[in-house]
Amino acid sequence: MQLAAHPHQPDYSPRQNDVLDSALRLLVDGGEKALTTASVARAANCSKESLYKWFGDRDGLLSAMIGFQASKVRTFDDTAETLTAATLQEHLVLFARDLLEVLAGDVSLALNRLAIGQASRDGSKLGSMLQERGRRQIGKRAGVLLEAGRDAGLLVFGDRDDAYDTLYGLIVSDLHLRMLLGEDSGRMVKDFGRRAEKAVSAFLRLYGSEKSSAQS
Amino acid sequence: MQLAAHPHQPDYSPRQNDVLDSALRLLVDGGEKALTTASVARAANCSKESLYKWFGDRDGLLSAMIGFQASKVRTFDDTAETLTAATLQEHLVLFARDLLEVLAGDVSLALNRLAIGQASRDGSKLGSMLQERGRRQIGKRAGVLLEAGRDAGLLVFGDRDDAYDTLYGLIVSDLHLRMLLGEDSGRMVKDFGRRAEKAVSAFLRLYGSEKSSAQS
DNA sequence: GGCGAACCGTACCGTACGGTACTGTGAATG
DNA sequence: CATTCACAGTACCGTACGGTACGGTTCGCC
Repeated sequence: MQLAAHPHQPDYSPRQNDVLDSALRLLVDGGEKALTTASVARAANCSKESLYKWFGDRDGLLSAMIGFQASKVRTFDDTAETLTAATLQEHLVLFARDLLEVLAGDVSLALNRLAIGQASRDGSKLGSMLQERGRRQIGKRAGVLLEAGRDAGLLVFGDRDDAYDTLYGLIVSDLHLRMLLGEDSGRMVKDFGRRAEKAVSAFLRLYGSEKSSAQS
Repeated sequence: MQLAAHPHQPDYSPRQNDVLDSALRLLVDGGEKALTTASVARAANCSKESLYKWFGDRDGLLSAMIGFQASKVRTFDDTAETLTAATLQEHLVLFARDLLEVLAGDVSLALNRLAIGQASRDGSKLGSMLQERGRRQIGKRAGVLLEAGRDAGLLVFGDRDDAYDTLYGLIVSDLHLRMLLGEDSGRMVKDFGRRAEKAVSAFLRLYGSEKSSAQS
């Protein structure tokens, strides 16, 4: 397996990044239907010809949008300190809140809708791209946290991916899908804190060692 | 609350049901793009004029497709017997497997993709419809099961919806979304059994009373 | 100043779709 | 037999989109 700090990202110019920003804005508040080449060109004050020169065709533009957005989401590593039962729980709750807020973000929802809409006809190219650049990244952060918890004797699990899968399910359940289907996300954002705490509490009951049973 | 055996379903004629079947077939193996009025008319051997007479417009056809498909999925109630720890677990595993298989179904995936694709522009009309007729129905089955378990002293929970939310998350996690994004569902279907058992086991560890700790 | 590259704005082309109108036909009804 | 109804088949219309071509403008470079 290759390290691939920069797998082969095109790394667009500032001007092109502006265009991609405009396109994302357009997608967010208009859906895919509003994302026509003409409207992108108009919104970004560029010509359609330039769009086709830079991104090849419409699908290239969509791929570029996903790659661009993913490059903006930096998954900071918040490890590197000795974990106690309290700090582990704290970090997990923080992770859960961040995850929920990322999933509820306008751009994330719009891009997921876009990729799902295209899943039937592009061989899930956009879908796997979103999966790779989105969930894998944030999942790595969780994985590091989980293994640190295990190393500190606070968590007990065999397979790390299984544990993360459980954690993810407890945090998100079908909330992501409901938001993708159009349920008003603004109304549920204020419950994210409580939801995160409940999910982490349940997760610790499942995977916490007896050593970490000093929870509220 | 009203009984509402027939809330206000249009209840289409057999001929129209055939048309809806053809439309669903078309949607499943071609995506939304393939679902043009002309192709539906051709596949169903009917005229476009009849389509518009019966369903109003394209959106009406889509709504009818969702309603039609939902009417075919009957959520049988498998309660009505004295629950023991073993039978409760058995019923929960059965429920989990059924849930996973429903979510992985071709038609379910296609309709969810369709509704998600339209969520941005129709005010989530299709989305709430799918939610209401799909998840609410199967959730009711789970709710009955959960309350029966509580009545038998095998489960302990305060809010039934919270418990169901947890159960759902443990069973599904992000698997539904991954399938919607195009990940090959056929490959993971054979793991549904193991997945269902693990999810139910975790759920019972969280919500099972000490009386029900006779698990494998 | 001359020149070429990059690019905007716009006009243009082919196609495909949603929706409507029209004609023909077979079956039921009187 | 005449009338009516429901429908298939098809032609048609307006529009909108993806993609291309072209004239005009700015900017850097020799």
